[in-house]
Amino acid sequence: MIFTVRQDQLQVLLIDRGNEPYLGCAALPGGFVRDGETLDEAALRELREETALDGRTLHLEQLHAYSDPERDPRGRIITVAYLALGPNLPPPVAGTDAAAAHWTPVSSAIDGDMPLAFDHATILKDGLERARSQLEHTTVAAAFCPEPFTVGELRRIYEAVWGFKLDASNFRRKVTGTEGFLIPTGERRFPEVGRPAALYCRGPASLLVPPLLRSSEVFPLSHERFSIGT
Amino acid sequence: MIFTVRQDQLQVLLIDRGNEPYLGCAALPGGFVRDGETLDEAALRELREETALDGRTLHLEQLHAYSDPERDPRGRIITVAYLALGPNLPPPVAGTDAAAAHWTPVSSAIDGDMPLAFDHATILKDGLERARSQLEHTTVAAAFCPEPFTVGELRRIYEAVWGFKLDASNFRRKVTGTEGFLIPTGERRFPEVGRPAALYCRGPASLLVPPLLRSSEVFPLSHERFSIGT
DNA sequence: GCAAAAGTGTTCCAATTACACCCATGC
DNA sequence: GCATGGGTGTAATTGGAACACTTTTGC
Repeated sequence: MIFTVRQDQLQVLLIDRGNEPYLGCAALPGGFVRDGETLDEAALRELREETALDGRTLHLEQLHAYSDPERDPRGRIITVAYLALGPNLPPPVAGTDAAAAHWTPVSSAIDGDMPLAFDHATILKDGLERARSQLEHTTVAAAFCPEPFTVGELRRIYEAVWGFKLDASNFRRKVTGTEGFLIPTGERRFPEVGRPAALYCRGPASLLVPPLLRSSEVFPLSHERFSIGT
Repeated sequence: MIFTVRQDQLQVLLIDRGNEPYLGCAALPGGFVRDGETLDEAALRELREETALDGRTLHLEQLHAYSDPERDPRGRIITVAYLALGPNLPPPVAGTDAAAAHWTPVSSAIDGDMPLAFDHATILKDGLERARSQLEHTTVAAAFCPEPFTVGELRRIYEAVWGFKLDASNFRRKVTGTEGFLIPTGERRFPEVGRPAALYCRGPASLLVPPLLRSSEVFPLSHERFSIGT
């Protein structure tokens, strides 16, 4: 499950299935583990097949194993889902056994106008909740930003993933005050409009203590339709 | 991986392996998934084989999948580890293919005086960290307590799992002030010494908001030897 | 009375929140 | 000048940490 943020929206890479079952349906990209390969290595290999990205520039973590005997009509398939977070990418090339791959807003993929194959809707919801939770306790949000990036860009990542706006000044204090989160480059970026912003790179810290918690009071964005439930 | 708290110590159920490889070594109990069975169902079945407990009285959750091709010398075995938390139990009966099962303090199992089979030391460390983290954000600690229980008993669960003492008064305010954590029974328990304590049952709440965070300042207990690292 | 554990009250401090306000730039 | 987003200052509030203190029991 590969997440990115494009046009201030959280998006997920989906493929149009070229084989039965669920021919023509959208599905999360995936594949089979090979002999002599760990699950981490298999996930990384599949990731490279779908995107041009190598594993160093993005975040990859194991999510959950899905094991309902009926989840695949072809037979008994147990899937160990992985979650990858990466910066905005060019439109991807088609994978090995996929007719086409494309970025889709997570909101529309969950809303269910076009149902996902297998139990991938469940996996997607779990991945979304994991990503939202990770933003509270870790610094992975920076994995969504192509370096170098500004504090405002990082804040818009949080707003896209969480689905509500944050107070810009408090957010700035929090992330700049967290040791090892951001490393100033000394450079500045001159936007089309407004004051230029300082540029940063990802720092060595991976944990956010104290955490940056989602407030109970939410300010939904216009394009957000789904709720924050479990 | 079945955890319990006995004698104010976090303990884990280990079996002495009766077969090669690692014959005679201690190992986490486990088994193979059957056709037509989910991983959750398999974990519950294995749990019932090792203990007399049914799944309703304890907490069971998926932990992580372990997939190193070399982790089992017999061949390619991928293990999906589960974490179970339950109240103090009588000494367990031996499982199906285990010579003997016994409760062992997690501290001694990790210290490595007796090394665990396969990569079970890694799995145990991951499970310990998950349990410690769950106590911060959820109400699962109550799963360790036979009902009904007192606030002091619940606090000693936290102290055993986290490995340091908590302030009794602040702890009491926190747990009694969390809606749905504890349900007063109206009864009291008269200990051998000291003032009698009110008795509670587990409430419907499963999340602890705001969380009950482990302090950065720790007060190690005497029998604790291992650190809090990742 | 004394020890021990339960339970209450209070003060101090760290962190978040809400919001006012200033800054630097392009047009 | 003015709109726009970057960035600083500050008061109010929340919640945790520390610890003094009272209560209720068995001996």
